[in-house]
Amino acid sequence: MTDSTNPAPGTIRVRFAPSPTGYLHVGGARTALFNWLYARQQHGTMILRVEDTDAERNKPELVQGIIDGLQWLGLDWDEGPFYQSQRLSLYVDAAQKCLAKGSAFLCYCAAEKYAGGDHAADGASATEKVRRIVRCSCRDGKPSNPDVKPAIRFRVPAGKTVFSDAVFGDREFDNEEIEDFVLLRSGKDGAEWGMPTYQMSVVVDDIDMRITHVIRGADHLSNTPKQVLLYRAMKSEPPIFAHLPLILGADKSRLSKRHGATDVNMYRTEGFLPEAFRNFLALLGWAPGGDEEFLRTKDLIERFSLSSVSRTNGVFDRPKLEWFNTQYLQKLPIEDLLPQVEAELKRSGLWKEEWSSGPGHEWFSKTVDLLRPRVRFLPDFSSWSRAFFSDDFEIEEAGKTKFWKDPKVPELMRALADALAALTEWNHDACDHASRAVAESGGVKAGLLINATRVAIVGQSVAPPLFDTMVALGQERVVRRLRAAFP
RNA sequence: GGCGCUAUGGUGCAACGGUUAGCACGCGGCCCUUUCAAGGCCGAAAUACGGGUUCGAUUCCCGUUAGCGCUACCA
Repeated sequence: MTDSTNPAPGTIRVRFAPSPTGYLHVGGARTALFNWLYARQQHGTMILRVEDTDAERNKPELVQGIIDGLQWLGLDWDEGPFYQSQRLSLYVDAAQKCLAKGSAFLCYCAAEKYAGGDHAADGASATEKVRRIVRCSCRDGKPSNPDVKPAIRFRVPAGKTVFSDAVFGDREFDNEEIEDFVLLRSGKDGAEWGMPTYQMSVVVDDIDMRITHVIRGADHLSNTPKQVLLYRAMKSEPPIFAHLPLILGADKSRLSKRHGATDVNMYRTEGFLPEAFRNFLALLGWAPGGDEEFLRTKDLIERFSLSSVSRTNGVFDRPKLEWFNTQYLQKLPIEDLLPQVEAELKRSGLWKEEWSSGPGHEWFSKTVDLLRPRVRFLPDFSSWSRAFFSDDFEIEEAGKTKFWKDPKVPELMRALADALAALTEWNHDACDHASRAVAESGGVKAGLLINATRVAIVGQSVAPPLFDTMVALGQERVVRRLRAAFP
């Protein structure tokens, strides 16, 4: 149960193999991430392979969404994407070779025979469940039936199958429990053969692509002995397997839409930083030694290890994800944050080209820096911080009710506008002194004036510290907004 | 139903035969304070249950229970 085999640097080859039957969900993203971390740490090769052998459920257009999600998370690959649907002859050849060697046989059973069984009875009561068929009656030669095109089934041998998993340790399965699974589906519409099954294509490809480490979800743990048997039949050494615990919803049932978003791209839309999402995902099912939680990509790559991956299914904890996001919003190097804020402002139509270089860019950078400790999601820059980037904003009623109720406020605001307009220097201390002087001569506490002013110049009761806000907005805008609010 | 995997606070992880069972998120309180965050400090909160093994079990073994997975000509 070590990261076993520490082969020579550069020889590690891993793959992420999604099937385009849906979007990139958080479980798949975590699998991709762990493969990527391992590949990058070992200076190995990461391969992207699209497993599109399910003609019924595949939607080719979904591939782009999966790729978008991976790119958003910064998970790149070195080879591919390869498509299994374009490699069909490989699987047919391999299946026929198994047939020729006797490790597989032709099955003339109608597909319907198996279509029922336990799988169909999944939602049914226990007593209604049909006994599973483990050994197909065709395995010892069933007279060929010209009316039925055969499928190719694997001839599961007697004995036990063992393998070692980098996460779960040594595993042993009794072959009596493994059914004679299909390798190649029967042909339809005149075709001689149908599509290969998952078990077949995955093993053929992992051999062909010289995959050294199969890192995937633990839902495949029970399938692994079948694949090990196939490797043996094809005279190949199985790779090292590393099964990852599954991600569950808050009620510990399988994560699904009713638990909230499961599509990675929805987190991007919501305005999570990819760095935060990645860090959160990395710590679901794995923890580095020590007590550090907040890790940069570099640390993640350095400290990752398959042997320290947990064997326990984990709950997707959204509050923790949000905490990571606020942490990254505050701690990310400003130059990494700026482009993301720029993209957000462009999306909302608030972006001004003058902010892309020179003094404008300097202002933009300082302003984002001022705003970032209070922002929770990227779109907050366009909504919550709107008054910093646009003059077109509303003054919220709650702010007026809360901070403008003192009858002295209008008079104070007018005096403040005059005092600020008269300033010849515009910086934090100048604004501070001028404001406090106005409060003092008006006979009120500075807090009253400060809170009232905040509402007047940014339209809401919550914003960064007032004098920093004034500096960010500039003298002209502050005075204008004050006079507009209290003519 | 069969087979398999797993089991530390509400959540994610530590402790890998001997600790006052640790850290983080969340939750509560206090401090700071110019609103709200952030930050600092304090607090409540866990070894699923029952048997073994052992001088000693969170840790090793068995059973129970629970959750999850597989049991398809899905992947």
